[in-house]
Amino acid sequence: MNSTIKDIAKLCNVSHTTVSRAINGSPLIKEKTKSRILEAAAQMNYVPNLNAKSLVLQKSYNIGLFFSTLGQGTSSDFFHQTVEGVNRIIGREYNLVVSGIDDYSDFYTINIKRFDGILLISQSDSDDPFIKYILNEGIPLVVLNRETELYPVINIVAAESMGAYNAALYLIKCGHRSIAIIEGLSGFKSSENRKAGFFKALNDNGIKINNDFIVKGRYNIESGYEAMKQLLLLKKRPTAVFCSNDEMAVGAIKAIQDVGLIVPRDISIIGFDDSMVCSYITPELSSVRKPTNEISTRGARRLLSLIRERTKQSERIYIDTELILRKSVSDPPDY
Amino acid sequence: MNSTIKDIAKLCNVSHTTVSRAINGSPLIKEKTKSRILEAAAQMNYVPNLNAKSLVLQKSYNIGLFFSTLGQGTSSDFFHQTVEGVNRIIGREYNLVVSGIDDYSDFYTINIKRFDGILLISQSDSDDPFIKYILNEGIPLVVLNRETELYPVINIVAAESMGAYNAALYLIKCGHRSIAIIEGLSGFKSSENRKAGFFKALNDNGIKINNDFIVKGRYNIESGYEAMKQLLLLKKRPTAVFCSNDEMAVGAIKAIQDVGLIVPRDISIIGFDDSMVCSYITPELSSVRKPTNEISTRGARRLLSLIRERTKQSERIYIDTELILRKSVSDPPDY
DNA sequence: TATAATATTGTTAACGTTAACATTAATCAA
DNA sequence: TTGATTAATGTTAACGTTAACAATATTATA
Repeated sequence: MNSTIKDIAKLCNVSHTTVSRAINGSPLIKEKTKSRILEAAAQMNYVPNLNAKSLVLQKSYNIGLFFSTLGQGTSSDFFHQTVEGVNRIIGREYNLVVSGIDDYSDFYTINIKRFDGILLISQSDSDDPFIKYILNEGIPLVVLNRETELYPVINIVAAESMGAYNAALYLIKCGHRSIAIIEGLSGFKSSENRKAGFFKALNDNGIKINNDFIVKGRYNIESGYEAMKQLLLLKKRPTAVFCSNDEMAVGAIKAIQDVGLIVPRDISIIGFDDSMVCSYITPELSSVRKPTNEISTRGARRLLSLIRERTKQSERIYIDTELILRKSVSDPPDY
Repeated sequence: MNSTIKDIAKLCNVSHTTVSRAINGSPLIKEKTKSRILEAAAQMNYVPNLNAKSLVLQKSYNIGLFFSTLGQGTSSDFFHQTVEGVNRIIGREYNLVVSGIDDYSDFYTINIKRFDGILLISQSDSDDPFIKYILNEGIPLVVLNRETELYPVINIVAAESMGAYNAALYLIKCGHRSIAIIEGLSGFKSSENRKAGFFKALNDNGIKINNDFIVKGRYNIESGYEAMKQLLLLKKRPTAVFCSNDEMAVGAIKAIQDVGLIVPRDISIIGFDDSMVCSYITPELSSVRKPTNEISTRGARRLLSLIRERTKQSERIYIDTELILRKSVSDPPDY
């Protein structure tokens, strides 16, 4: 039903190869024939059959956007921003195929014939087997969001440690000296990085860290709530709490309000990610903006260039975070 | 580099057609040869070349998940839930290609060879040209989220009007008689439907609607804030406000708190969508749960069956909403 | 003008699969 | 046994494109 280059060839009295040349802008064709053919093609509403091109060119016109998981664990804001950003960059030349690694029990259907390139939004070390597989298949790969030492991968991540450092520094500058941390999910690189930055800031300023002030969380609201409850039970409470992500900050705020205290009057809270909720909740939550958008767009651009050039080298790019001040931090009560 | 059916054929001393039959479970093959071939295939890590299959079978193994837009206007929660739900249903047989209609200046690259089926999450009437195009191309199509009269489309939507009805009814049952509405973006079907349900409930209960109590919003926080400000200026204020979505409800709550009043003590608020924020903000927001997950999974299932069966008929399915009660509604102050 | 060089076009095969049809092997009925 | 069925396998073409190579026009050079 749809026209092919052979139909056009017949109509124009040329060979189908000549038509192919005209359509692909080959220099091996007379300008006049070319325009004649192009005109006919337009007339016939010719659209190239990508499946045929795929077969002969070994190209799928698909770019895979893989997340560790599409379900629990991936925040909606993050997911949305990432897909939107990547989609914006890759445009119409490629299909954007979205998928979760945890959907796969084995990877054997993933190969260079099915994906021209893959963008992995990695949340945890358990993605490493996937990364190794992709590398082994020779599929151009860019890993975002989590540092990986595997070779050779292009790796774009947020300067999370620095972000946490700045958040802690800010609390210190506000006069806080009793500062607690609610950690992220253990095993996650982001948890480690954020914790490290936080500690460095305290160290650099000669602030001793009370062991009671280090509480583990799991990156979700409930764990933030529980962790804060624990902190509230202490004889000597912190005057400020660094929460390793916004969700836990939300839980922490609820816990504080539940015992009749007020944020930030009694306790200051600072979060991480600068997710949508920050401006929604009361008080509006100060947070470290994670440059999700920059990471995804730069990642997409880098993947595109990688597909074009196919170099084999590792590369790591850090993108700065930014401290967004709202209303959840104030001078400490006894300052 | 990768093995093909011809390689396997050579190894097994059979024709490549026989190999194809073995792999596709054809009955036209001796059980013994079949297992012999399958074994060899496994040994050689054979993976069928989808591009070749696509070409001969006229099948792309792609399912398109189109949104009106991936950018401003599509809420993150909604987007995430939808992609997750659809992905869960379609599994690994198809690639899930995510895209925004507004990415396309023309549709001519969209054809049956590139998409085996399309799921459209429609937000507005301006998607109709797209729907018509897809229908005309003969691509199996399921339209979710918005009612469309175009023929023949499978159409799965939330019973939004009913949801709004129940929300309003609940306010009435709580004793409210001065009830206002902040409308959604004009031109959107959802705005109309929610408004209609709201009005019906008031009518059915003999409650007159003050004209001042009908305020237009634009489905975002700011518009909710402004609309509420307007209501607060009235001499006789409403005791409850139905907000056509949660975001506007959030804005409304802020506006109320800004003038020193308390939700729900002074004014009750109810939202629509039951988005994530509902449990995050203070007070926790009562809302009408929109069955996003059911819609997306049913839609995906229906599309799968449509691809298999290819019937040509319109069909509309309504999925019930559910009133989720939290803490933003109470008896009216003067009740 | 003849000839070499170059520009343009055509022929054929290939990508990896399925499917229509042809052939051969195995089984059955008389 | 033998011819007729049926079961199993093989041959060939096709899907729509690009690419290597061959062939033919055209132009430049002597």
